[in-house]
Amino acid sequence: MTLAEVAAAAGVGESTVSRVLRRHGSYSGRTRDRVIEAVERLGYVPNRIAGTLASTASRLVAMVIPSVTNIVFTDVLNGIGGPLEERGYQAVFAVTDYDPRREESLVAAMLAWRPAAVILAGLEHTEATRRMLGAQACRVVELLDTDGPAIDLAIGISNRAAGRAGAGYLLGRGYRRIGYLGHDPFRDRRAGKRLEGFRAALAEAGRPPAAEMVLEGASSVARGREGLARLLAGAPGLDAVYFSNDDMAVGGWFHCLEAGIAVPGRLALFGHNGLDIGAALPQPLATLRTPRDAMGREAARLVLEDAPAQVLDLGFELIPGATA
Amino acid sequence: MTLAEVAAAAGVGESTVSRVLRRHGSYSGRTRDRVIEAVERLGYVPNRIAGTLASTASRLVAMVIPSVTNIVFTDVLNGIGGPLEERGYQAVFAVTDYDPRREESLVAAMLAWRPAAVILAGLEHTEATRRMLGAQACRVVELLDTDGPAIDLAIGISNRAAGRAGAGYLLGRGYRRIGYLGHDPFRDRRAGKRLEGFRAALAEAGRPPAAEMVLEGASSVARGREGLARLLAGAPGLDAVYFSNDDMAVGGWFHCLEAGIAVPGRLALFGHNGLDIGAALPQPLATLRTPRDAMGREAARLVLEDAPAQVLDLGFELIPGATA
DNA sequence: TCAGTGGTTGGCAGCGCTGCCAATCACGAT
DNA sequence: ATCGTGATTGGCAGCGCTGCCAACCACTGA
Repeated sequence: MTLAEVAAAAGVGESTVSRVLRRHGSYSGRTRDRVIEAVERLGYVPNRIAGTLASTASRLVAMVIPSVTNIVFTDVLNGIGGPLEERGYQAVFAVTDYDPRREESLVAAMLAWRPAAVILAGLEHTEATRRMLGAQACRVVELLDTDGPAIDLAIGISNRAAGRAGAGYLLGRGYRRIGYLGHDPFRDRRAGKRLEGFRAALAEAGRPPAAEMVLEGASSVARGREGLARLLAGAPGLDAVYFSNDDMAVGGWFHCLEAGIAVPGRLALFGHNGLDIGAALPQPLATLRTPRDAMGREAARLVLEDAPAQVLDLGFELIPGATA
Repeated sequence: MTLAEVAAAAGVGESTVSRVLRRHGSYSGRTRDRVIEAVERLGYVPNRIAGTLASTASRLVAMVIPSVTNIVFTDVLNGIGGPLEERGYQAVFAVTDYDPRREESLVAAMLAWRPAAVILAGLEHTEATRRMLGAQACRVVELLDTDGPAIDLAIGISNRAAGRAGAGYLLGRGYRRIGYLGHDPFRDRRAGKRLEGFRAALAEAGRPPAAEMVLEGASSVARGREGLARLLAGAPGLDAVYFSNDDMAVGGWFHCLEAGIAVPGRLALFGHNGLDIGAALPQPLATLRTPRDAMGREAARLVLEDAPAQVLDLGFELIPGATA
């Protein structure tokens, strides 16, 4: 079923059908009705592959994200999706699993679809990835981080500032033996930058981290729970722990509950992200809310508006909660 | 930058470049090296829009799912993604927000890309959606539910059987005043079917639900927590609650913790899905694990193998846990 | 009557690639 | 030297649509 067949059935030319279907150019009401009637009668579905090729203007947006099961990325996807769909754009995505080399090959695969924009997480990419992206006539959005040079558009927060803010809050509340528990800071560079900010703030206050533990693999509630048990076994005197994110922190809270550790009396807990689960805990988690949905929406907006290259820091909000 | 330019630069014909890049047909090693060299020197990225149009065989798979922030769907996405990418397929997705009419228009938009397969959640769709899908030469996969007639391929579990299994387990453990707490069973038809199975099993045992509460909107930990408080206020004598899923059940567990309700001594809790968070609770949640990752992988496999139309029930596993 | 005007309409050349087919080549066999 | 064979290669017609341009159609005003 092609445009030409619809045109023949409606007794009009191909370009007329094309104009009617795209509501573009001029045509009479009578013509429009005949075309619509033929389209519905034949069950015609336009071929956007052909349309995109002919117009050489793609309405595809490629998203290359580290994980789909991490709510942080899906919140962003969610924010991007709406505005994009409204304007007739289609999202294509691929998952890197936090591997820069996989990201590189996925970006190459994505560019083959000639997307209007490519959306990535973070500012760290392989040299080849940056080169490919730079050579294409498409917008590039780097999300979730503003600590470093961007390729084109960057929208996020300063993770170093977030780490500093967490440390500052704990210091301000009087905690003095502060530990860190996190997941892999090399694969998740944003978590790594928070750790850097956290360390720097504590060092400047003359109270460097009393203990640090970094676990391999992705963050999870289970890892946070087991990790805190091990961290405390090695450093029983801690009075506060800064976690790499809320998942880990919720796991930590579970450990305290199980081990009978009073929170925040004997141990304060601080997370990052401001997830719903943290707020739903019987003791709301002290954390830092990141505007993930807004990042997605802003990304979509800047791309659709064809805004000039820029770095947009959306900031974060400290949520005191009840655990610190 | 086009194929023709690369061909000119390498001093060979267009079809030769095409063959080399697709590793298809025959060409000499010397020719291959020259082509590869030219491709790399020029930074050529093939245009898959044109390739797909020319070959009339798309390697796009469309996924139309209710939500990206619900881990149930992203687990499935995750399972699908790997095998698909390996075979050079690309995933395109859109989010319905549990709205069948939105699903309809998104399916129409997706079909315009002439996907090799369309993947949907559940078996309930509008008449127009079914008609469109039936009229296209693409595979259709309906995921997460096997209770009803499928369009083409269906992969999932019987949600009615799951509801029955949950009820059966609670009855078997001696609970007699069993309540239900769930999210919207009409928008989430799978939750609705579990509720049906749950009710049926209890009714057959002569112990119909002692209380039922259905909350509007999506499931969440916070809703489970508040909902259980309200459910118990209206029916204080319950000795067990079956939740529409683990998120709700974890929220319920939080309420019990806060209200000092002994679990499972005074109140047993049972969820659905087998999420990590339930297993990481200090008391592992009694639940029913659904093979979401496997559903995704099987969906990809059947589509890639071009398997005949079928309904594949992957079954579930009852996790006794410690809350029931 | 005739040119001028603005709204409609159809024809057709691409968009960049693939698939088919015919041409060419290398090389051992005759 | 000639032929047959299979591997290698290039040319070119589409894939289904869009964008451009020219043609056409009332009408109007001079």
